[in-house]
Amino acid sequence: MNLENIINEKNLKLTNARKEILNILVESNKPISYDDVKDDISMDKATFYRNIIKFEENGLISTFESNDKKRYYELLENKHSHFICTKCSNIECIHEKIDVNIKNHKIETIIIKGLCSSCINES
Amino acid sequence: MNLENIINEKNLKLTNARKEILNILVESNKPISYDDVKDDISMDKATFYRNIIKFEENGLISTFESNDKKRYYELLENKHSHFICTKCSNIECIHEKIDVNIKNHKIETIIIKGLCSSCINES
DNA sequence: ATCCTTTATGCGATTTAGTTGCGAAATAAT
DNA sequence: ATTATTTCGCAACTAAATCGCATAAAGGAT
Repeated sequence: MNLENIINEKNLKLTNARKEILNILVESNKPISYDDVKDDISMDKATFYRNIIKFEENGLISTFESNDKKRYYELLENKHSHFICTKCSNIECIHEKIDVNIKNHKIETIIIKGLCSSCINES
Repeated sequence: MNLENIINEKNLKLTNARKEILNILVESNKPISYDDVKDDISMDKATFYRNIIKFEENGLISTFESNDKKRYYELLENKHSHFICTKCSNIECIHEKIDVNIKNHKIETIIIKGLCSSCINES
């Protein structure tokens, strides 16, 4: 399943901007924010955000807000949870399955906040 | 354990602004944002936010970011998790205990995102 | 290949939650 | 009451994200 197929399936046009963003998302093993990639992309920020919205609408990516006030994006393939450190704002992917028992709710993502191992040791 | 004792224990001065905010937090059975309460409080927003920061520093409240770009605040007594609907942005408190097995991390709060029961039925 | 309709892009202006600087006011200890 | 310290209100500011609009590019039709 390459990027062109993904894009075509969603009836989106394959533009350079979209190739760039998707390549970054594929390469990254972590959620990324606009700030993380702004120096590596050639498009305007409006284009970046508009494409992110398109990707989200089409179920290509998942997004969440961190406590550094930024939104983070990642490909939706192999879903997992995230740990956000409330002190250093670092984000870790949690691949362990977390059981939650809430009826009549569709769970999309789980975010755990707290202190990461580095920040525990410092305090 | 009334508000005055809480405040005094933390070496904070008991001002009208702080009484107002704490009263709202005690009365509310849900996390609140500044936007939720701005019409019910008499203080300036800078005062509200500064006091929220003080409360957080002193461990009186916990805070998290929702997907409506706002921060939400609630008293830290009886800790629990939250469900945020990614469609209607409604927040529910989850009192069920959620087991997560991550070593060397201090878990402060768990946020589950997805579709609430109303939004599932509409789609 | 060229035309044409649709969709995407770049730029600048705008929005909005939250923050900051500073002088004035309130708090509580002396 | 006087004083040192903390807090408050106001206005200006910050920064992530969004919007309007004219131009450009994509990709199907001819």
